[in-house]
Amino acid sequence: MGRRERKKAATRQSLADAALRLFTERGYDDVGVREIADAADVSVTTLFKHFPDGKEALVFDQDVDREAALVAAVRERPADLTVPQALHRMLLGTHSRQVHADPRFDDFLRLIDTTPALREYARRMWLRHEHALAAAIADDAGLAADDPGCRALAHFALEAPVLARGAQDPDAALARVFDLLDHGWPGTRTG
Amino acid sequence: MGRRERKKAATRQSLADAALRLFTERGYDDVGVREIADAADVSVTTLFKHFPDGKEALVFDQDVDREAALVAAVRERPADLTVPQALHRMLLGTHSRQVHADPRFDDFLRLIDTTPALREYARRMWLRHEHALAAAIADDAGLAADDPGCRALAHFALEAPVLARGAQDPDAALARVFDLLDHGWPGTRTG
DNA sequence: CTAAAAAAGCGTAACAGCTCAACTTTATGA
DNA sequence: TCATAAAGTTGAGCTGTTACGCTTTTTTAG
Repeated sequence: MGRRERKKAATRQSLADAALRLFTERGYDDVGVREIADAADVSVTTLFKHFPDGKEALVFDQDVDREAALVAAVRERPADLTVPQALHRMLLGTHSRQVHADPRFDDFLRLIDTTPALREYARRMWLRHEHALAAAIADDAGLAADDPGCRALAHFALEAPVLARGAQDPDAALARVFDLLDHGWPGTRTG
Repeated sequence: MGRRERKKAATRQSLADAALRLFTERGYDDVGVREIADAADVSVTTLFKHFPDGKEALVFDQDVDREAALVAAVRERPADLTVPQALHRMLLGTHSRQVHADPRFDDFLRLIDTTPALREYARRMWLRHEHALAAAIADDAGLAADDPGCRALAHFALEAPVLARGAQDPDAALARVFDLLDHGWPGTRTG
């Protein structure tokens, strides 16, 4: 990696750092894009060249590929698990691991949970994996890649953590959601 | 209804009309808010007093209460239908009815389908009913109003039409989604 | 009937996020 | 070494949105 790309990465990093610092200090909505650019000693135009998706993208610097993990959870699941069960296990796992990963990570999560715009953005980023996950599920079930049932399952599985977060007992809620996907709604016909 | 409210409704209507006309003529992103206000012979400030939720709200003037219909579909469903089946039927029904309702309605739908910002907004409006629907489901099943399973079912049922739209055969897709919610994912344990 | 409260509307000015065009610097690589 | 491409800068400008202070109209009460 040449000096050029190193410098570029450095600027990008300093932008993301400044943004995260200022946001956690004073709140997302009370920090303007101009100020972030100033703090990173960079022009606003440059900021938007590094983060073309806008202000929200500044917070989500590290785009780890959870997509691979999702697909793997379906493809290489143990023989005694259904697809929903495998996804359930995998989502439980990554969640707990992340909590204890980084010192600044708690601030990061709290910031996202607090700010509606960031919640929405995070949700959108997360749901981008729907296509890949649906394809993996379809392949597993021997159906067409754009089969509506597979797309629905993928979508619902990805929304499960979003729904579970915010419940009193998130783990139990997540289990309930995946139980629904696994066995269907247990209601009787007469209410 | 006094003269005051009549005039208010009139300006609101002329704003919505102008917006829909201009949007369908030249596209959502190519029509500014100032221009809409001009076309309705009204100041920009007034426009935002009528539509505080912003530009997108101009398109969704008629906020018919589908919420009541959703709740009723659960509460007063025939004895031989499960909750997902009842919701499925109700969503099929309203969909087909709406298509043939109004002459300008096709433009309206096409505009929404074409414009990402409007799709997002419509989705958000639609998902506002999640709470009420979840409460109805919980009541029906004898569970707590904030039960995660009920919330999940409500959420998934509301997202079903969003998912089905865009498939080759929307009706078939909708049926598939509700079948998933009714009976669970039919996959085997060994992929 | 008239005074006053309430509400609709107006115009200006401003701020936010974001983009564009033209220009300068700096590293790359042929 | 020198042309080129990429990073960065500057500065103006557009769009949605809001605040402020003001006028006009409608309603309501005394």
